[in-house]
Amino acid sequence: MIKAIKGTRDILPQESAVWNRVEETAREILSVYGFSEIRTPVFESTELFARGVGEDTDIVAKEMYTFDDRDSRSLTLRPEGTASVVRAYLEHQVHRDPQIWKVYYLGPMFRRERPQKGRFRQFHQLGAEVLGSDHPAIEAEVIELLQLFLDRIGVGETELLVNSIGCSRCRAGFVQKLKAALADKEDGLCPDCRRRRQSNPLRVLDCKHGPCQPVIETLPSILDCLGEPCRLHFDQFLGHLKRRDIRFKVVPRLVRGLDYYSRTTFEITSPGLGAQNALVGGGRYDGLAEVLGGRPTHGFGFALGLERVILLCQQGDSPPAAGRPQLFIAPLGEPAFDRASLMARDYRRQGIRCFLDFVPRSLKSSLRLANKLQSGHVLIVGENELKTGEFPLKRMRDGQQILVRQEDVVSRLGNG
RNA sequence: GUGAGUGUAGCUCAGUCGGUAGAGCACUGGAUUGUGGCUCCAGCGGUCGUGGGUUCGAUCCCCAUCACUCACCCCA
Repeated sequence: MIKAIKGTRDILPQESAVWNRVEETAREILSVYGFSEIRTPVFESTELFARGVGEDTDIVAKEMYTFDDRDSRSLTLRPEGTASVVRAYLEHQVHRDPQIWKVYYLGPMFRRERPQKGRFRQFHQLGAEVLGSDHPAIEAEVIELLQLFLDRIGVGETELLVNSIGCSRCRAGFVQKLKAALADKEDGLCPDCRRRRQSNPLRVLDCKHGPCQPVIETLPSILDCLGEPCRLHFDQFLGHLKRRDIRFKVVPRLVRGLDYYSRTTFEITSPGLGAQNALVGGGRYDGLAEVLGGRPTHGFGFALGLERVILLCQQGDSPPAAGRPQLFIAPLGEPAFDRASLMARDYRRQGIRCFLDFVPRSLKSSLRLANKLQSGHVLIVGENELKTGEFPLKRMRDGQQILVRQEDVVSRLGNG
């Protein structure tokens, strides 16, 4: 039997009801905050991600679904959304627009990782980006929006982690200091970290290996190495958070995995998720547009893992029952079925959720089914009724039954 | 890419110290010739993941393989 491939899955009707609820809530809140939807292609030129995300990142180095098109151009299924949004901004010369650009996207991303709890090869992200502003308040406002969203869909306890990794100039200085500090610390480090000392010293800070921790404690903090403008920016950002009563934790070792980040970075985690506990990741990426060959453009945004958020929703209350019929039509015999089909067409045109089965059933079995589907009413269409033109309409809640003519059925349904 | 755990009915799982399997739920029908939910009765449903080995005999033991799950790594 052919099965869905590893790391992909079906979202069946019961679950899609939850997805719809979450997505609707997101669209509503994003719209209130002035964001419009953007839909970019799910595949792009490989170069976009290689340059935009960074050649040295795990994503580009070993997780992308890359293939040659028939004209042997290299294409890649998008592993994240930000690079595409910035590409679109540049391609359509949006900078000519005097306002800042606030867009959101929602859709599948692809990374070839080993699946585990909360991690898939095709997964879904909700992302939002603000292009054209370097104001620290917009950063706080985006986080405020996120908290409202997470609160409204009910994911329970979360923690906001923030940091600043400075601009490229601060970071260059810091990396030097870091390398110096790590030079004589070889013994206390795991093999991975030893390698990273030279290739990507920032990652050492992010190592979760127990034995490495004592060494990491002694390393300089990036926050002490920020230049004056970056220091000020970060302080203002934190001030805007405080003003909004948003609780946060400054984590100097929070180094995000994508190369394009600068200054503010943040992450929202949940204790209810297992090892993959990041619900949202984001930050500022002021250098990205230039890396992609465009004019210098400020950018700030986040990506939120929908699977992870939905995992948390389902731990709470059960999802709402999807589309229960308002009217279940139970035909008895073939002539009655033909008539019932036309009645169903009539009622559906009036917007009534009608259920009409195609397999012949006894009345008892029809009622059982109607009950299982939680139908509001059952309309019995039998041979006697065809003659008299009056049909028993049964209210399932209390079993009360009345005789009505075809055209009076809808007005008798009430809101049951 | 690495490690560990698990694969038995549609679902959740028992079980056989090696003699070709069972429960609950679900499903179908009956108790009520055209009236649901509760209850009772009956029925349907399994190449015991796949391939090989040991054995008179393997779902059980051994090997391989695949799938799923969790963790490492990394991230949403």
